[in-house]
Amino acid sequence: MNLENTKAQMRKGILEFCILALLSQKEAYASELIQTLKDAKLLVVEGTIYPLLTRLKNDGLLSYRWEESTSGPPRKYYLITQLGKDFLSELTTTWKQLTDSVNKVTRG
Amino acid sequence: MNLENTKAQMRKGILEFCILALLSQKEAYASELIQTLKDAKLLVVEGTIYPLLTRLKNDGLLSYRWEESTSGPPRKYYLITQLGKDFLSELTTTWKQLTDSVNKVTRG
DNA sequence: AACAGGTACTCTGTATTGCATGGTACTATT
DNA sequence: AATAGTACCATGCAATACAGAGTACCTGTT
Repeated sequence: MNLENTKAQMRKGILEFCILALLSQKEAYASELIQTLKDAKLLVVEGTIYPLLTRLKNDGLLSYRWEESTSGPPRKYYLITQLGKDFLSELTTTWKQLTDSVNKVTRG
Repeated sequence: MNLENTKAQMRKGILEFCILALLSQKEAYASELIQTLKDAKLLVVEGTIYPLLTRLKNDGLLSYRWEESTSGPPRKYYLITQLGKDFLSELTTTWKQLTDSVNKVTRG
């Protein structure tokens, strides 16, 4: 039993929610999202976020456009779609219910 | 992209926490835990909880004792160990940090 | 123009876990 | 003895976070 492992498991399914929420506020590219999540103490690495973004895009929740950068290779800016906004709305409800339930159970 | 699937993913890693928390309040057997979690709207089924309890026991976080029942087969009552209490304490901190971080990110 | 360093994106394989499903065993009731 | 209810257990699958290795582009220095 490993605390780090359990932490990782707790994060499962939450990243989708966080990324949709961030992109609903403003468009961003992957490295930018990683930095934002790190600042919020939600550890994420490249190998996690790139497949996730691709998955969300393939499911129609996100779209993207290329943009040139003055300090490196071009960036893939991701935008949330209407479908993504609808899904985010449901996830928000789900998250609230989940935290309520957990807090109820764990506070005895 | 499936909401039910995402919900299931969000639940990952949280069950450990809930079960340790419940057992820190009082000992219980599997079916009893399932009912408690269902009442709190945290869906759990047998196929999920039995392997989890076994895992927690094998890791030394739980122990158990058999007790006869007047209305069916004997029950395996699980108890939290000192190691389990220590782990629960860390999980509590982890859960707080996680919800704080998610709420910060998703409320923009 | 060749090279180094930084930035950005991609792919593969692994470990873990929630869950569906089916099965075993014990008790009480009919 | 047959059925229904309760409790426990085992197997296999699907999904995902992550490590690690790799590709490609740009800028600045030599």
